Amino acid sequence: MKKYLPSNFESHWIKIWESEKVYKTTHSKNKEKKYILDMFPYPSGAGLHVGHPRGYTATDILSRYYRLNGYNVLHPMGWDAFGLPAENAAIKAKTNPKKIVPENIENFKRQMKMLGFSYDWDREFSTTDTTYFKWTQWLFIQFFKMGLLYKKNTPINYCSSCKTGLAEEEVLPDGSHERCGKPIVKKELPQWIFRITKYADELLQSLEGLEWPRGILEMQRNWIGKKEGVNIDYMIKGHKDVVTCFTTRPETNFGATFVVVAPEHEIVQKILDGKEYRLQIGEETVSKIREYVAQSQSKKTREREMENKVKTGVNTNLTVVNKLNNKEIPLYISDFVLSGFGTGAVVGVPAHDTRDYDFALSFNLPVVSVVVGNAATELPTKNTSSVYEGEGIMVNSEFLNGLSTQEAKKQIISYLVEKGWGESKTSYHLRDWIFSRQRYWGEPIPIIFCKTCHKNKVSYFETIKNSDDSDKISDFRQEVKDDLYGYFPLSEKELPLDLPDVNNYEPLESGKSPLAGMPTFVNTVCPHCKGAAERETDTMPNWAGSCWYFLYFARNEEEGAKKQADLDMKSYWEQSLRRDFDKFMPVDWYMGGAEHAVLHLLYARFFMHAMYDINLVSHQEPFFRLRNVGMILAEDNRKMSKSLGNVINPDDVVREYGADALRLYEMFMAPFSQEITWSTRTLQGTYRFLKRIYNLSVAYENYENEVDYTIGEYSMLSNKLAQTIQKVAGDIVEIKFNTAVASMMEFLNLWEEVAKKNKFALSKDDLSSFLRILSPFAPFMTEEIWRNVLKNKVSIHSGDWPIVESSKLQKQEIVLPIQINGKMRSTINVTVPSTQEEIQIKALTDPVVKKHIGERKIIKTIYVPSKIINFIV
RNA sequence: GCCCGGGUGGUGAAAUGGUAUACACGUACGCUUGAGGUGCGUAUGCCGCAAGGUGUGGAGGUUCAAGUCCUCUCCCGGGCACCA
Repeated sequence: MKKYLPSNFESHWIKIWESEKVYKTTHSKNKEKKYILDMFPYPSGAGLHVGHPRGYTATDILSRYYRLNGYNVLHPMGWDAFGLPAENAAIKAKTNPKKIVPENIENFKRQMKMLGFSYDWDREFSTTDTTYFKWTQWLFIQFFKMGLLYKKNTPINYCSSCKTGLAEEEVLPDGSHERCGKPIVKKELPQWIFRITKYADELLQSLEGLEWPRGILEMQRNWIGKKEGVNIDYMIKGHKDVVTCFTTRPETNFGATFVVVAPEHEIVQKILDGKEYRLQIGEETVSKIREYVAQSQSKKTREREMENKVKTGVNTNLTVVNKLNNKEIPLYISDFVLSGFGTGAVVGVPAHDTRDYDFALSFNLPVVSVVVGNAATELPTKNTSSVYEGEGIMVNSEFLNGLSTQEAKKQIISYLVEKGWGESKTSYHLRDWIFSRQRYWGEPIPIIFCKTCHKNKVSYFETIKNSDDSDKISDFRQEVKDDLYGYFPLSEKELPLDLPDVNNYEPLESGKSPLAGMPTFVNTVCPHCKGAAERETDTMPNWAGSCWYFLYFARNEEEGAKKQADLDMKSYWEQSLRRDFDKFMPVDWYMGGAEHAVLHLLYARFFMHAMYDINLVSHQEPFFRLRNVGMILAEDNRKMSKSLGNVINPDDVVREYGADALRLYEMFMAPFSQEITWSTRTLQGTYRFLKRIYNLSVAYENYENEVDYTIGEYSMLSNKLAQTIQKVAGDIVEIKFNTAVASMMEFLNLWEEVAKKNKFALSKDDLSSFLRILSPFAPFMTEEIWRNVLKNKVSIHSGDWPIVESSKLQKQEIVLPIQINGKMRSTINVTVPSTQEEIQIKALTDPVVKKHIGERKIIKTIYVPSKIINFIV
């Protein structure tokens, strides 16, 4: 008898599937589509580790399942290959990333094929391909044209180890860089900035329709951080200046006892520079303020935030007027107020805000309570040593007294607005997206800067004015116009703007990208005045390529190629690409790690929303359904890493146990989204499972139909299969692969038992059905039996999902549990359907039941059909 | 501090309010094998010789019936955090 040796046939089938084009994307008009996508990997030099295939196997199972069910399935794979790791590896190896990346990709691809993933490799591409990134650059230009980008000198998060600026999202809570773990400093550099905040509300709203894990949705909501409140104006006494404070609790305003501004607040400079101010407060105070501002600027952001409770600050000796009660309250400067949130100024209500309270304690400021707890028993207390931040009833607040906080809020807002002292305002935690990186290995930003045109205030937007532009876009342009005099995008014909070969990839000490050191790259001609001009030398962040790759997978190059040659980029997009996108977008199933909860998922959503607004795509949301794959830890319960030497390589596992066993194991171990610890032992269990099936199946080479499959245990086995088929189908689309595998194991256990009496206990048809439901999980072994034992000509993966006869799903006899007073006492075998009377009579003849009831009387009987019977005595 | 997850055998874990521990691993004993890091069989939550009792982090509650629903509480993991 043949033995189960996966190495005997796995590599053979990889070649056959490839030559037969079994996994080619179809788009028949009479079929529905499913777009099933993995978060494409960064092709590192280390190759795949055993954690990668967990997510890839899941999407592979889904893809195969939907193919068998007759869908047009798009299941592509590509490479997110720009970014620091490749660049750093190249620097180390003294070579160009352009050389390293293709080698890494080859290795990744080999491993993925080895694992039997059914990607349509015709659609593969890398973000570093010029054919792809010319479009990324083209999109940048479209966004530039719509006024969604601006360039500005900004204090940014800068990693001095990686020598590049970073986005807010790339900074970890401890103030380190999420990639390299080194500390981040603030540095002022000219940066391209994406106005993602313009989409904050939209990005928040449209989370509603997405089938994403709740936690991820919550994290996106928190990151966008929408807060509704009121901006209230405070006039500085004796001066014309106004300090505007943002508050979400305007109803507590009668309890305001001070106002604090951030050291970066514009009023601070005014006070320091203004003669009248200096005269009023005296030079001593001026130097105190100056000292405090300098001090807090030298602190790293994180230091400022970590200090927490101990509040520092400085009194300006100025007062502002609370117009509500005409009280004068002091104006302070403190770095506990963040310049980036709200207005950078806060009104202090120490009785109802812990931070304000702490500040009041430090500076001996009065505390005025204006809210008391909701319960009528809680009367206003003089004891203000504790802060009350909850809802309640208003006191000490003139016309608000006696109202609930909610009602008071409504009234005070309309009062403030009516008087012109304040306005409703929404604030967001989301910051604009810093899009410049001072590194080599990224898409060059396709912009030219002309000093002459800058001086002459030539705006590119004036040259492209069009009456068709929407109000939204006109507004966008107007808002960035002043920051962009002299900046022009490249023309389509100049795309792609490729990366030149350079000798040194190290970023320059000036904080500029290595490209800045290449005059041949930098110097160019101004598209407007034809004078000398310079190219932008910063590159895009590594997120750029992943912001729209999912669209590009949907293109059909064979059909589009001819058109592409004849059309300009815009027309090609409109007439060819967009139609292809519409066939498959949005993504139906998106799989990847939860670590991308905000970064990639937010950026990609933003790109789509923006593209939708300039009519480049038909959907706003790229990923309809998202599922997270749990991490695989090494056997020592730590993250797998090269430096710890605990990495399990899939090549080794496949050599010993085969790809099918690895796939099955990773699906079986635990619920899909859960973190698991690698266990070779458990993998041996799934290997045994496959081996047992193989051993039972090979006998069918000499199959003879000598069994009546409609009777006894043979029909029971067939019914069990029908139930298993249904269970597996349901589990796959619910991403419950572990129980899907378990149910197939259950079936095998029964099959083996019956097969002891007859090796053909399972009909040939049923065997083929079982192989077909197993085939998404174990594509190699099922194909081997399908073709070499059952002698089928066409691949099992091109077939159909088995149809279940509903008659086989209905059980005829079940084991019914009997409870007495709610406690399980016995079981009886009953045929279904049966009436309650029949069951009751049978149940009461059961000796165990008789014994437990004894002399007692039955008061009540609860019977749940086919579930349980419960006697209350 | 706030917001999400999650606590079930020796282990990974199952369970539309209806037999708690399916499936797998491990362990023990037995058989098979020249040999086993093979294959097969039996047992395996805990206490108990048994009858039986008890058991899903803890305490209450709803229900004929609770791992599942409600209230309070403890612990672990993740995210956010001087966000006004």
